[in-house]
Amino acid sequence: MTTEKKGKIMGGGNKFQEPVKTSRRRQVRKEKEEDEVNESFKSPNLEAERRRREKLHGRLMALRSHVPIVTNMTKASIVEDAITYIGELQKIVQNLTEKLHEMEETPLEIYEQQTVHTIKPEVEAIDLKVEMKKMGIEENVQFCKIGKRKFWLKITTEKRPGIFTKFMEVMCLLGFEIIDITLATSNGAIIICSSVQILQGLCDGDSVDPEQTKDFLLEVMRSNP
Amino acid sequence: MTTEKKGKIMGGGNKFQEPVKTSRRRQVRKEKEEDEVNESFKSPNLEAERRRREKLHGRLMALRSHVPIVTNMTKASIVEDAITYIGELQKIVQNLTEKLHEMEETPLEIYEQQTVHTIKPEVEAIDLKVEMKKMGIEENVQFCKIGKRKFWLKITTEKRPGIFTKFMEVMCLLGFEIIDITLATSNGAIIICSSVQILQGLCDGDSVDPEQTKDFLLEVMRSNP
DNA sequence: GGTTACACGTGATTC
DNA sequence: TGAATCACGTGTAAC
Repeated sequence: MTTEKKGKIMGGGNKFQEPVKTSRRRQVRKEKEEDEVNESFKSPNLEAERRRREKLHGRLMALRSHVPIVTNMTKASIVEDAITYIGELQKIVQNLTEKLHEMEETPLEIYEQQTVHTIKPEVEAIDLKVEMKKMGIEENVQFCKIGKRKFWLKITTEKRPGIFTKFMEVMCLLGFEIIDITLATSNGAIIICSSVQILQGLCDGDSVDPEQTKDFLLEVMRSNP
Repeated sequence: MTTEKKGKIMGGGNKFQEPVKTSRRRQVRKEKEEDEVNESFKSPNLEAERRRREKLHGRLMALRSHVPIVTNMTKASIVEDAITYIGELQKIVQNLTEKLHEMEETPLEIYEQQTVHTIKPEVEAIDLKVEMKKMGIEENVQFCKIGKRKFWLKITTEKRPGIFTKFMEVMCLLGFEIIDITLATSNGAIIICSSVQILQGLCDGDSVDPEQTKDFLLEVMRSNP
């Protein structure tokens, strides 16, 4: 007797009614309290519980729609896939951030040469500024790789007529395309900072030897026109 | 009678027993079938259902642990927060990818100066022009006098091979000496800002008609190389 | 027939 | 009180 009661009244799917929505899972929903047992005991939170279930179901479906790979349709699998996907996204974000960070602010290889040999490059840069102000001009060329095909260079030398034109000719000769450039003259000195890129179709960035290029630049800048 | 039966046998939380684990939510679990009603009908899937519930619960908790911001502890909220977090992560990834891509490889800018001919220059030039106009960049030349022998100029135009070299040639032809210059390229456009000075010995600044010079510059910049 | 997964209705509990 | 959430045990489909 009790079993019958239980089977009739308590939880458990009833007849399926709505058509299959997404997958092969059944869609169970009672029509209305029209089952044979009419002693319907109105639970106070029956409707609320239904809405809660629907809400959670909807959220899970939304979550599923936001995750590209779904191994299974089950609730646990949906959540599990979401977890792994979040992990992948976090990893991707981390990698991209690292890559971007190291690309835009830490040039890996810096080749620098100065006519007067000093020891520490950082100090050199500071000394250079001082030197410039004092009109004691030190020729200086820096050349470093900042991207696959991109390079960054800085040239400090004395200002001579046509030196910028010569610089442009050299860039043209080497097959470099000017991305951006800054030139300033002061007290008989000239400083050129520029990002350049190897022309497409010529070669890739690996075929450029930064040290050799730097030496060549220095030599050309030194030579009188 | 039926109500009593239902209340006793069917679903519903029992006495709470284990201590509160994570939050203020109650932890309900029956000790063993020691309730007054001993007519326990071993449902074949009772234990399985319990494991399933535990599994889903664990997954949800894991999901919650992977999401930094949690507005609420409820299941629906956990899933909802996960969805918004995934959206944010996807947006971040997209932004970072765009930034990285445009930083290390600019596919549109190709030739400059006297290039080796590889692909169709006309098509590329048109593309750049379109790109430039899409960004709302218009061809423009400004030229004004800022000193006795000094002038300031700004040129905005489409990026074409050799345009910077041509600019330098024109400056040389006009007898201008570069004081400082800034060049930047973006989206098929090129912008040049420069302070120039009339070469000493040539003439004074009054002999330069800014309007005429500007028109000449505009014309030269427009002409194909 | 055994296993898995789901929705269901309910009591308990917290706010 | 009342609304909201949860765990529970079960019936029932699908594999």
